[in-house]
Amino acid sequence: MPRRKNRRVPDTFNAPAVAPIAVPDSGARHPVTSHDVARRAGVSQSAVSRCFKPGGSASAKMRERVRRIAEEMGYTPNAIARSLITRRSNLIAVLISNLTSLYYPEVLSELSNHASAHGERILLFALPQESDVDQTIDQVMQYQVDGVIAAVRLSREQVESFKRRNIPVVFFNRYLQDVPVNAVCCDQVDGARILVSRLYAAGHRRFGVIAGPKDSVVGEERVHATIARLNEYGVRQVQVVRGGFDYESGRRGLRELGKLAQRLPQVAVCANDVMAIGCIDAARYDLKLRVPEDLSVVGFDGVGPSTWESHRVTTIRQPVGRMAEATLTLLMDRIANPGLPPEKRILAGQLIEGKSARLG
Amino acid sequence: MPRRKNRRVPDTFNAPAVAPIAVPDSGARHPVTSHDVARRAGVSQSAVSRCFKPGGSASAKMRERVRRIAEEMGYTPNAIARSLITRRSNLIAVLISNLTSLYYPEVLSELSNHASAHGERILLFALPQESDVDQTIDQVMQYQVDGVIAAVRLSREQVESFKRRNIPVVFFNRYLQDVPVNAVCCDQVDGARILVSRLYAAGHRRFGVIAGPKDSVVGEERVHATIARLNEYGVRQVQVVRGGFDYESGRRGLRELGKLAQRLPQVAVCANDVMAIGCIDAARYDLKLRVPEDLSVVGFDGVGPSTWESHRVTTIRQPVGRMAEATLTLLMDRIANPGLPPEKRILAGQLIEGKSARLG
DNA sequence: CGTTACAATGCATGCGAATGCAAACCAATC
DNA sequence: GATTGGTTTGCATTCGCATGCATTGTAACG
Repeated sequence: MPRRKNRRVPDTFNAPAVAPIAVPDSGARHPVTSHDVARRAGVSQSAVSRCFKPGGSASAKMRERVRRIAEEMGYTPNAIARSLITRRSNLIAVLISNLTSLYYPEVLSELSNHASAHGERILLFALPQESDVDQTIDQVMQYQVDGVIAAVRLSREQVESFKRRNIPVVFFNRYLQDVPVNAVCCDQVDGARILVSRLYAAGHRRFGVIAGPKDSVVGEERVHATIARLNEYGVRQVQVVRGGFDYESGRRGLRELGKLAQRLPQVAVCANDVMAIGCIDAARYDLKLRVPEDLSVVGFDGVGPSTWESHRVTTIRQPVGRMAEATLTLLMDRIANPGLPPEKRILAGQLIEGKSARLG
Repeated sequence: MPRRKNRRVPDTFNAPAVAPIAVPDSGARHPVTSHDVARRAGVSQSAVSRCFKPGGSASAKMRERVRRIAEEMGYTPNAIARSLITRRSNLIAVLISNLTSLYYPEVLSELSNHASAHGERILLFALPQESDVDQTIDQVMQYQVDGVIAAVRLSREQVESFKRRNIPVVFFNRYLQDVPVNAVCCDQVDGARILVSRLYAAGHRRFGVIAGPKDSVVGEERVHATIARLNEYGVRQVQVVRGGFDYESGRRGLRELGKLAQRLPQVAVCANDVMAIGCIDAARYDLKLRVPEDLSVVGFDGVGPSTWESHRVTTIRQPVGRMAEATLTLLMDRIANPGLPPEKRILAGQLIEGKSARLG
């Protein structure tokens, strides 16, 4: 008869020991193992294991019988035990930061879809700040994940520590300067160029920029590319203010741009859509300006609310779905074949004309 | 000398075998185990184990030495192996559906924060549709999660199967009719009553409702409570149209309300904020009405964009943070003590007056 | 110094499934 | 019926760590 380990409650809990409650629970306490099934079916444990492995060496008859019995007994293979011996957890760590933004949830959703298509589960690490990453990384290691998708900043050392442990990492929409890493990004430079070109063609000459935090590689790329393109057109004076990628930053940003020069710019290029929305609202409700007649506002990302009738933001939409797909392909390839060299995939964004800017 | 299993690439992969690439990798291939550390430190494996267990029986001197050596060797305890023997994975499954909505990402974010505060990791199951839950549940079982947080519909049978395996489940903002389950919800009934009372007090008499999908328990509660309260006031004629909780549904909803009766209602009660926003936009841009002068619009949830200046939705904000906290407390209690009876916690929402409705 | 009590350590085992190897089985062929 | 080749099956071991138990070390006390 199988021994039954009686679940113990930590002694620190309910110290004034309550009289043991009779749990009105359906019998079947201990989890059913492959041994249990084997015994019941009169076969060996290994046979049971093989019956659950696709392509495992087992006759059709046995396969069917064992599976039926397993079903009856409520047996489910233990993925933890399997991982231990196969050295594959089928777990992918996703490191992500601002779930309260509008962009990342979409990313996460797509990543999740594609991950399960590849037979991988997602171990989520949602960082409140992009700060305490180190502790998190330790957790990631402990769980023997097959790979890591990083949608947050990682330091060189952190990337290095994954490499040492042979855990492939793919960055999402960011990368590391001077270190070859796997990454899938949307082409910010190209997107910025398109926006600026169309804005310039519409006759705009005075540009302001509402940038994101300095430590955002993507945000900085957008800003730099915008300014670079403007310089090509001979526009040298570009006012830049900074914010934190959120609505309030966008709103405050425009007011600050107003204070910076005598006249407001004709265009506000915002480092993302949410800031663009904040900026539009500042224009309308704080400064009583019409958008796009008095001020053109553009953003980046193409998040859901940017299409709302109230704002219809002119923006560069990221192909988040295809980016997620590429991310997983890249990662799964590296998991299957650790020797593959680092690779970046840059996907083009798509201009959404919206109605928050006059384009030429 | 430790044998070294050479990583094998599944034969099904890159069939036209590429010549083995010389991996320019830093040495240290196989993962470092507690045995390795033990040998290096000249102690037993169990000693190493105890040095990493808080409160484990080990002298301060050894603890320090072992930890230092472990650090040097790049040792990280294997959570998978640990889980196998302790029968605690420190994994919590979170079942969630619409990550592209505005509400659930916030929920997920809060759940994640509180989970890590309890030393648990989140295994994320983001369902594209609320459909293929059964396969997902199987995965949840396989990973031996300590508990489940369900922010999706589960059938009676599904709940039952968790119970059979002694995996505690806590529902988030939903529950199961007629079956006692653990759940944390926001008080929809009370919220609806407050909204209606204030709207009625402002003199509104003609009410329309833009409901969510029929299969959403929360959505239906909001609608029923709204109508019930109106009935108490003697308002019997309430037009109801349905949508899918998204922006377009809200927008379409108002237009449909317009067609349903000769006159538009004075109030549109929407089953969530995003629909309220769509409804406001329909009023302004499709029907050229002023909000709230010509039409009062209210929603539920208090998601981020509902506070944007452009909409300032009058709504009942859910205390998502405290709900997440309660969810984890409830769950952790059940994990520690499986005998605890099912429990519901209903937290009150908070009226955000906004400016999308005239209140009395 | 001997005895006791407790802390620190090692040994051996087990968690549940996967897998190399050998044994058993089966069918086809000579 | 014996031989061969292939398929099924079982046995034994392994993955990395935790833990009960026995043993050793250390300190305190009489």
